[in-house]
Amino acid sequence: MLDIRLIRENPDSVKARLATRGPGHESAVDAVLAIDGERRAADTSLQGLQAERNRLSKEIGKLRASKQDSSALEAGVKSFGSRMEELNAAVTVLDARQRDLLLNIPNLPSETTPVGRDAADNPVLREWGTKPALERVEDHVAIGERLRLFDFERGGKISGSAFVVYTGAGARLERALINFLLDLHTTKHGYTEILPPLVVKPESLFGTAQLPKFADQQYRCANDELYLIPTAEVPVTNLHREEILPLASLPVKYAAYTPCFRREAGSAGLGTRGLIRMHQFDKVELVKITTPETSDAELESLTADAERVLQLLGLHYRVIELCTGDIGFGSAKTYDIEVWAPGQNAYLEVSSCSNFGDYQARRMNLRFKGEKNRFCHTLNGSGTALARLYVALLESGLQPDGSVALPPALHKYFGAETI
RNA sequence: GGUGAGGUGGCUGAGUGGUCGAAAGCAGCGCUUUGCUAAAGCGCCGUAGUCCAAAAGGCUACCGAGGGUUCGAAUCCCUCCCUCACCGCCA
Repeated sequence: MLDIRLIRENPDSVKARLATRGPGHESAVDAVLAIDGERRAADTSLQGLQAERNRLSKEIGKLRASKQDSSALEAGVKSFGSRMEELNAAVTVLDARQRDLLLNIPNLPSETTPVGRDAADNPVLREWGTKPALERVEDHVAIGERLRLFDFERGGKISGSAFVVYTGAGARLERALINFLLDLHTTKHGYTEILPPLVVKPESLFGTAQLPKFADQQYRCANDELYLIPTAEVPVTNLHREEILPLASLPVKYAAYTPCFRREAGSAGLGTRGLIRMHQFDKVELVKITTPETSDAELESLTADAERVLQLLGLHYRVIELCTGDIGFGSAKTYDIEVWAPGQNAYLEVSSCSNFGDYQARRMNLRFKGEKNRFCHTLNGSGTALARLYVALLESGLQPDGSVALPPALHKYFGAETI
């Protein structure tokens, strides 16, 4: 959520920065400003009446204490009760409307985010490794079916399309990856492991900005008004919602493995084969809560922590920076890490590392105590998504005989060197 | 799910429908004094919104949340949420 004061005081620069995301935000800013003026005018008159009421009520108290007649005053106070009720109702409505408008305005892109229209304008920042020279190239679905690592047909039978069942060695590989990732981030990168609930209250989704704008992407348990998490970012960042953290406790660094649930509404048939886009997938998420002064540097190290995963697995990847037209709703700055998948002949996004600035912190009222209370900055990044990592591993490790060689870092976790 | 108890400022903990935004203690900050690994005295010490060009200052709201009664609610009433205890059910 943007700071209403910032909008009030610098409407033109706010509009200009939002415009780099694409058209349509200018009118939202104007609407907020209009409501804000109306709201404050109503609130000011209400407060004036309240002050008057309080003053008179105290006088009534005094009169009564000295056994004097106070009926005239009482009638006076009572007479502006209806006016107060009216104003109070107006303020409540305007307040809610203003909040609703603000919740639907995206974050300002960072000054350092490259300006661009869409994904085609995202600059490649760096590459690591090279595309492997393979004798045999095969799609991971073919590999997995041959080696009986997963079963899409039965996944569809029990849960529907875009659900998969991992079986035997395939299930073990998934488990090996989870353990490898959590061990790496907790023992080498200083993150505290979190195992959060997989369903959350709507407030949590408002906090990290999945709601209200992206309600149709969430799985919702209507009976209890709970939502399946689309990413561990939601429960983990909200861990400290409504809290004031001591300065000395920052930066907070959490790593969490969870399944993630996404309806992918609108992407009919999901447009991809295999494991690349699923309704349920595993992910290890990295979350940081920092001061405003350190968040830029923390984004760099967060990205480096995610890149380390691919380096240890010997997978070729590249890092791109999302331009203003492509960054997510709440993000100020985002790096995507894309791993090379030979069978797809394409790079697959396995991590998206973002600095949200104080945008989420304002929504969830997450502050820290320095000289005075200030909003924290929040960051998160995948470290990494498992399913696409899995794709890259199968396709990159494919041997001429059809088996898959695993990178050494996974041997002890998987319990074998090949599948 | 049932019954009971309870939710007050960073913490502990008082609180009578009316000078209560809230006693007291602890913690914290500042000053003074004595001095030595501290003590004592005094003062300050919640959050948010809003008014004023701004500062100073004023005002408003907040005692789990939302309603209600009243001229006036931390205090009375209703609903909900949460915590704790016991019971029931259960992986």
